[in-house]
Amino acid sequence: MSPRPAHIVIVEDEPVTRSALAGYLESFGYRVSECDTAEKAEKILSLGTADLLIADINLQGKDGLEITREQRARSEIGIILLSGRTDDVDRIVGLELGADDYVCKPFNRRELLARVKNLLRRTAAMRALTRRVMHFNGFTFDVGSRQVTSADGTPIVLTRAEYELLRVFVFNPGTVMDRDRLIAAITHRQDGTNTRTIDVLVQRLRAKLGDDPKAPRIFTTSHGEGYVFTAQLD
Amino acid sequence: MSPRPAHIVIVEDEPVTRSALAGYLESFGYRVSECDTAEKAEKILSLGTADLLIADINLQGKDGLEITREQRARSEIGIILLSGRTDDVDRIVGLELGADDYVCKPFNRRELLARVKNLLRRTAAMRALTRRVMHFNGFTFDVGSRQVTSADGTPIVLTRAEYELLRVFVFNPGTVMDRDRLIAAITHRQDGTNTRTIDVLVQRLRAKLGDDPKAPRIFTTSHGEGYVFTAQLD
DNA sequence: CATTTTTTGTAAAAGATTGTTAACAGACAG
DNA sequence: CTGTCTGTTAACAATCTTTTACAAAAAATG
Repeated sequence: MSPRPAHIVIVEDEPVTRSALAGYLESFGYRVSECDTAEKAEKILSLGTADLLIADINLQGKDGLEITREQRARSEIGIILLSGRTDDVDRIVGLELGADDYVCKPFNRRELLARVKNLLRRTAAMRALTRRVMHFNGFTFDVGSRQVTSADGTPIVLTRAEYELLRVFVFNPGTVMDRDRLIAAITHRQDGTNTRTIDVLVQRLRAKLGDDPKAPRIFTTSHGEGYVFTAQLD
Repeated sequence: MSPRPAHIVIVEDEPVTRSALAGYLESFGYRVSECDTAEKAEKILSLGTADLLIADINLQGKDGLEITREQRARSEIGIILLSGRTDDVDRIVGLELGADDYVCKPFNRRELLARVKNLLRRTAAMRALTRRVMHFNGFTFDVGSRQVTSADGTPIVLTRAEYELLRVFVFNPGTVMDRDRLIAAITHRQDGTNTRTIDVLVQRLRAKLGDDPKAPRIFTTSHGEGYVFTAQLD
């Protein structure tokens, strides 16, 4: 009855706090990704597999509030902010941006665990029900039901790997994605998968969506770097 | 924003705090019921129309923690606890009982409003998932009486295992579930049951609900991972 | 500019997973 | 006790993922 273990992303630049928290959550069966900067966190979040984000509000460069604003604009991921200050203003801004919770350091890790559990219960239901439909170049892509329809209404059947690949592309338009990153998004294996697998899958997606590699409109290859999703999203 | 204004129940025995909070929330369009005892609150909650409960943790007679325990056992209503003390223990107990949030007095009402808004967003999805009768792709599934009816009213007879499987799928839409988890949900024995049993049962469900595995709309196979329920739930 | 080197596109095969049918053993009702 | 129904397993066909191989294209080199 219970789904697979939830995936939690932690962004915190203080190594001690971060790894302690990560270890604690992992001991309860959660899958945890540790990051020390917003950029690294966004790379993982862009794969769309994360369920919950725990972010320190004070980070070098892009801070927790900015991450919150950006994530909330495009996903229903649960967000818990961590802060060293018990500042009312910071807290209110964070919550009004859509963070689900705001915990002050030093926090009791058992309390944080309880909040994590409760929030995951809520977001699981939400993610399942919110319908996300993307449109590009006449195609309709229903991310939840995994269905693609062409401009004239013809359904296009995608395999699992093709679907996962398209999903990552659609959520990261205009961004060059190297093969390692794409591999990470589609394979369920641990050991190294040949990066040429991506080329084959891109080719199959191109065939199914009618994209010509010599004049690409949807999947553009970035020679020596990877691929970019260059369709026009509506 | 929402079709009907959300209904918020406040239990707080201090009249000044209570009416101030009620008035504030009402000014933002929420429907608010004020109570000064747990018993009165439960009377309103038993009607099943409330979306959110804000309860003081210190009440004469039955306190906020007891209300939380009882409500969480039978509903998915959002719960925010109020407390005069910044006591770690109280807070952890409350959260572990399933309260979604814990706010210390004196609280900033703007902060509380932000928490109310965020929580209501989350619970809306959850309520839809805990219904006894689910509708998807024209089918009606009465979970309690384990009956399925197709779009034209034709009853569809499910065996025990088929019913259990459909139940797990319907309560975890959009989540890939591997065969071990599905096996665990339908069989009650511990020893290794062949995971291919799931394949056969899924195939039989597909046959009964008219789902084509080559262009799935209800049960989508996730190659190498398991199956996903991808029907559109209403 | 021609040649070499690297990278990508494509096809086909190999390996792994799933769809489907059939058969069997136990549960259950009559 | 008998016959039916159900959950399970087994076997084989179909499909999907990944690897491999080679042609084509792009970049680098001199």
